[in-house]
Amino acid sequence: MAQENELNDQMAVRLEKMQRMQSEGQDPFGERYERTHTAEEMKAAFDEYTKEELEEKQAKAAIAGRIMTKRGKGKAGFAHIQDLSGQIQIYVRKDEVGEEQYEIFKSADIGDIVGVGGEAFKTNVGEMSVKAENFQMLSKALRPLPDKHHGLKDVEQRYRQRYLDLIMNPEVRDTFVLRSKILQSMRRYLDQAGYLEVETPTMHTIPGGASARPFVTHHNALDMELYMRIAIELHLKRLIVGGMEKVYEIGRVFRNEGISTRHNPEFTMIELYEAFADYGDMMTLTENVISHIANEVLGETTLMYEETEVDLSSGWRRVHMVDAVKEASGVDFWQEMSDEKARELAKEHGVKVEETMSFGHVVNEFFEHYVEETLMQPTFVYGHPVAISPLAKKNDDDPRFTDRFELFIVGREHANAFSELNDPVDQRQRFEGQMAEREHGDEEAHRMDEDFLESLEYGMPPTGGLGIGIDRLVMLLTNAASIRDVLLFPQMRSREQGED
RNA sequence: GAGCCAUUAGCUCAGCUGGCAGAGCAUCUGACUUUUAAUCAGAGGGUCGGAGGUUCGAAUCCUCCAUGGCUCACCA
Repeated sequence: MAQENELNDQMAVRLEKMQRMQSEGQDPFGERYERTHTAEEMKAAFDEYTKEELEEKQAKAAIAGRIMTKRGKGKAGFAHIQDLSGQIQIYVRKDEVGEEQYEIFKSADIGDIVGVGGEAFKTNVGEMSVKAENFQMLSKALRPLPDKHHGLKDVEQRYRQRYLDLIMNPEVRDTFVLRSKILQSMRRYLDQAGYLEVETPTMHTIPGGASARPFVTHHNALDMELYMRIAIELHLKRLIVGGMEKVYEIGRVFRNEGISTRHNPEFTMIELYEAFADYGDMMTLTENVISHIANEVLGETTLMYEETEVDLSSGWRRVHMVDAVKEASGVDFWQEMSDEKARELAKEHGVKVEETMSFGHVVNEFFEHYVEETLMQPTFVYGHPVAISPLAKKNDDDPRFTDRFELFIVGREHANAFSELNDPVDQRQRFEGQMAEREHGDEEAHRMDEDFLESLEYGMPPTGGLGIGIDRLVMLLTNAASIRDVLLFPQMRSREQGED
């Protein structure tokens, strides 16, 4: 698109202006500029003074940013300059900046990046502004910006050209600044609690740690297939075997699945493992870390997500999956029953099941059908069936279930954690069970990972593990309806196809 | 993968039962030294997403395609 030679009138004019500057020995793509204030800092520093007090102070300021509006007057003009912090008005007078610089100002376009030094002052209506003593072009924009009032609305263009979205839509900037702060806050919390941040491979020889289809790639020199990781889990547990005790990784995982308002092919997770802990400790940690982040970045633990007021202050509800299902559907899966009986119950209740599903799968289907979407306030659902939890430790009292929980907020899964299965014999059996499911056509069943099993055979301490979907957490905290609104560059179909 | 909706100037959008493609912002020319959706006078700017079809005539109707959005399916 940018390559095509379709210069519209506005681009032609801007290109001409650029060339004119060059022919006059001015650089339209200037150099480093030392600013003294951001827009926000100027307001913070001087807004408290009256127009008259400011005149007396003769305070100097140098700001830099993008021209967002411009109001010309024959020998003087105003413009708003935008930097990350916001906008500040400048006032440029020919008699202050001189002929040459005034010409630059006059021919400057909306979208150009400029540096302005001068005196802080207030206009007659009291707007904080900079009266220019010098005006420099720092970067000529060759393309026009979207409409200054209506901004950029076209959703496709907002995602494909996120930079325009960031320039034009302040709430988009706010969202991504907040995302960064959420990650900072999370790291700070964990670092202070003594966890080590680590990095493990994103390219795996065996994609493990989750039920999902992987992306496949190929390493030329080794001539082997590699898979983009679908989870971080198995490498981090190897580190627990290695004695690293408290580790976490915040990183991208990749799943070769459909795209929706809640799914992007690559997304960010934190996974965390703590030796000598269990899933109960992980519940406490989850509650603490999320309410801490909310407090730190939002300043409070209650928030609005769409129509729902969500209370993240501690004391989150904890409910066993079987109890939650019983409460919502009347079906009691505490009773011993065969897989057939479970599937029959499902059919009676209109819950979709396949013939290969076991008791545990059916319980999970019931949960998803009856309960999941109703859990608006933070709720720990624990005790997942073994069949759907091949990496979690079995519960001592009822080995049909595991010491696992998922956290649900606004009807969505936000975290998943368990007491890690550290019995290598049991783990091998679980993998074998998964292999059987693979053979029955479940492409997403876990694969046997001998290398991981070997590590367990050296002994892994009892360990609590936790995974939190960062994107969904950011969605919650920024009230974003779509995961695309919290990803700077969501996955899009390639534009460069069509005719060939 | 299925259904529904959208695609018109750089941006935001009108365009009715088929009859000369429009507005605001932006751009260009001119005026204007405290404006702020600056104002005033004038001007230019279009492959109506693409390809077919129906028709005397298509932005408008039909078919196919592309891209996007939403919902569903998939994703434990």
